[in-house]
Amino acid sequence: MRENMLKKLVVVLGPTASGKTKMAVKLAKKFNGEIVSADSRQVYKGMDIGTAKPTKKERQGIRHHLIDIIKPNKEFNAAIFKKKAIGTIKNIQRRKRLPFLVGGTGLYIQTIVDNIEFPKVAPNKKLREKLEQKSVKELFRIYKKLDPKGIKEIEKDNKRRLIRAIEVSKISKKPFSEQKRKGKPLFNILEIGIKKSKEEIKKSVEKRIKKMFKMGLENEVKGLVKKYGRVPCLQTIGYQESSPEETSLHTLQFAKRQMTWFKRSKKIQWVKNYQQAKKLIRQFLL
RNA sequence: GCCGCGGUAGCUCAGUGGUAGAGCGCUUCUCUGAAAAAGAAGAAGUCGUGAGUUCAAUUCUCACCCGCGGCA
Repeated sequence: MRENMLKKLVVVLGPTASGKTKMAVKLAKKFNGEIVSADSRQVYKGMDIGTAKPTKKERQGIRHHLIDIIKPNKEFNAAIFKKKAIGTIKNIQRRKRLPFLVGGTGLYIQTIVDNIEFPKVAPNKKLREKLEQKSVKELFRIYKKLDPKGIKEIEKDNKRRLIRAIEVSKISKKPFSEQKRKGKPLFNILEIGIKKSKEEIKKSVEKRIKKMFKMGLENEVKGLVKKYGRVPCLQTIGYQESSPEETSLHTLQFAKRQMTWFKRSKKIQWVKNYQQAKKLIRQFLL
């Protein structure tokens, strides 16, 4: 199928606190759209304040998908996201509406935009725990045996990646490096990035964090820890710091990391405001 | 005014008679089932100021300046 025969999808991305929600809702209203969240933390129920989950008021009647879909003690990841997001997007298209994939989780967006085909090996808790005991050097040696070619492209100091690479190679009995694939395009996609200066981001982050603390972020954290314990998804900015200053710093660092990720994609069209985004979508829909 | 302690990277501080390190921050980067995660590389200091001892001083000595604490 040629790309222009594919159904259309608009992606709205940007660093944290860049105004994605606001812009996306406005665009969705304008273009008869619905929003599919691409946010690795807003999927969790109860993580509301710290993830800046859009409130009912902020959603302005626009349907939001993939928010509040699981409990914090449940596992979630990029592969699960991909499956759910594709289903949701197709469903929206079937209903003749325009899907907007909106979020700041670069990998999640990439699963759709680049159609990343993850090796079909689910995380294996037992194996991971076993490998976790070993040093990176040992892990590297083990991986080298399983996938001699793969060692060129893996970070030899990154335990988590080594463990995953070993897991895939071992369970599938095929080298991990040969299983990293991209499929054919799933949709006809317009990628819009919200461009903000460092100063603007800093300002809005600080404002947002202050607001979060005022809204009772600390109680939200306490409640979640009490209910679920120290589950992995609470390894999140806002849920482990002890002061607004620390949270702001970590959020700013996060925003920078997000931009590093986004910079890699040449397809993103950077936009300063709603008007520019609207124009791009108009052309895209012709 | 006196006594003591301190002045080394943006911050907190190690350290050494042969011109310096750490943690955090900062910059850049990686990313295929934890990604708000996990990891890598790099920049950065006339070691408070001036003088003395020494082949050599950030390190020892003296004076001065600044900060902190105590005594007057």
